[in-house]
Amino acid sequence: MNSPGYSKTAVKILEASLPLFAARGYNGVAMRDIAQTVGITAAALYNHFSGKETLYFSALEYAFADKVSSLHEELSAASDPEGRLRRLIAFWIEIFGGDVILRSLLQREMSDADEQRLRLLLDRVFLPVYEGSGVVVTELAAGRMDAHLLFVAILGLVLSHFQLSPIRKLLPGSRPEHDDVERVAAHIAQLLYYGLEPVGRQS
Amino acid sequence: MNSPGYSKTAVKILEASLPLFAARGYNGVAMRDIAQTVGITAAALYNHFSGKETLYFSALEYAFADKVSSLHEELSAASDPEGRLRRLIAFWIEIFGGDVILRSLLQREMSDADEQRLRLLLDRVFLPVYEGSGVVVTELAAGRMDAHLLFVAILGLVLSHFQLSPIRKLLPGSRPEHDDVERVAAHIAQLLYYGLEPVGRQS
DNA sequence: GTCTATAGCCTGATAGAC
DNA sequence: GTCTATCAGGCTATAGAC
Repeated sequence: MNSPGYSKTAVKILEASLPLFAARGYNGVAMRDIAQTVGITAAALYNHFSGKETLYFSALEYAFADKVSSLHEELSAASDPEGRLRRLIAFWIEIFGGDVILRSLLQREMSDADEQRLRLLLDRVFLPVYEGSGVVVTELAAGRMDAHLLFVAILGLVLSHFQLSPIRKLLPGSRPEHDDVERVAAHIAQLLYYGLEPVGRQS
Repeated sequence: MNSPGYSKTAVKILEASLPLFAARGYNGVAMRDIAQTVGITAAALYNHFSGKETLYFSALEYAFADKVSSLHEELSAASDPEGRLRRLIAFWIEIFGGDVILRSLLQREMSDADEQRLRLLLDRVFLPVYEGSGVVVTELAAGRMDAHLLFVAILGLVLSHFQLSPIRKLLPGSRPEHDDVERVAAHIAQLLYYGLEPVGRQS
């Protein structure tokens, strides 16, 4: 299922380029930079990829391959709605919470992606997860809320927590445990499930 | 209070550069591009800004100036917690929902900002809003939740809705009214305030 | 304060030896 | 499949005339 015909060197190139693209963006990375990281010259890159754009697209494809296979077991392992919500949150955190590279790539693509690259992300990640979690989200929306918006809100809560972390860490009240993925998951789950309504839950 | 000593041409340069930086990023914009948009040559830019980095920083400073002045009236105009939550959401949407440029700049800065530029955003936007909404958020958190995390979650829900819109529009269930800021505000408010718990609200 | 001209560098990409 | 050498073009920034 994985990227089929890459030689060993090609894989090394892809894996070397990903942290660079994630950190500095497409325009911020030179072919020479990638070559140097691999330990070859820039000219040699063209034996494996026809140009910079192709290399970048292949790297994206490689990075986002096979990220969603575990979703089904993940979601069916819980028996109640709250448990399934927690599983869905845990799933997003597993994909985007820990992996800085994947998250940065996504963030940059949300600004820069053309139609082809958006379609790649859609097919590799978001559509499978959307379909895999459709029942759960619909159940949670329970007719009183737009399921599509809810799906995006759950994803957004997870993503934004990590993407805003440079600012978050400078705000008053920032604490080390705010980087702990388990606690973040619990916080998001509680917020989404119980909401802020004070009725019956006043301290 | 606004950027003090800019000449008319300097302001024209800043305003011309902002849409370009927002759309293509720092590395994606050439001094020639900015100059052309203004209607002068690239060399003339250096009479107003000492270099590209200075111009970019000044443009950021200019874009994010005086964005938070209306917060206090905004929040004190509501008398109940839910109303104040709605006001806070409306405030974020007012800043980041409508203004594509401001939102893109912030999104790019979250990936690329150095310490100085982060500090700029912090001082100009996030710290004032944090302090201005501190009481409201603390009241909403009501002891059962981390107020700092809640503040970030509210901001994140608004931001991510718009930032994910390229993907969102390609997902099933996308509808035109999902771009309507009023409806988005209502959705986020309902989600945050009432949560997803089915008790007593089953259809 | 703007222009033309250009320096100096970095860029993606190619040619051809090995 | 990798190297060296190189090209053509784009970049920021400067010099100097007006």
